[in-house]
Amino acid sequence: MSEYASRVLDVAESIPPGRVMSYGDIAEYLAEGGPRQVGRVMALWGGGVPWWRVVHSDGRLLVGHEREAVGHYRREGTPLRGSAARQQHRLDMSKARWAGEPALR
DNA sequence: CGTGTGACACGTA
DNA sequence: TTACGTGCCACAC
Repeated sequence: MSEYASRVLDVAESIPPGRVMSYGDIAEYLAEGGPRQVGRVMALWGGGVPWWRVVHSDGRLLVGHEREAVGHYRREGTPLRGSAARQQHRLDMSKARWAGEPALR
């Protein structure tokens, strides 16, 4: 568990319900590392944080965890996008994107 | 050392 | 919309 990993997880925990951040957003927020490094941290230690609030920059969800994630989004009121008929597992990033906790910035 | 891989991002087609 | 190509960078071999 590296220092960097701890910071990534701290940011993930700071994301409020109903909002999300992309891997790249977190990297930019920390001004350290990159999207892939954030993805690696989440893959290894993301189990202890609200991992469903960390998504791809275009609103796609974690492959293999769509069902579980959507369940959380419905409960938190996270803005979803796409037709219900098609069962689109996609977030509306323009509304759901969170810039990060200003106080920690 | 080189090479391949990945919970990524972005531009282009 | 999806599909590549490219840049990226830590890590495993």
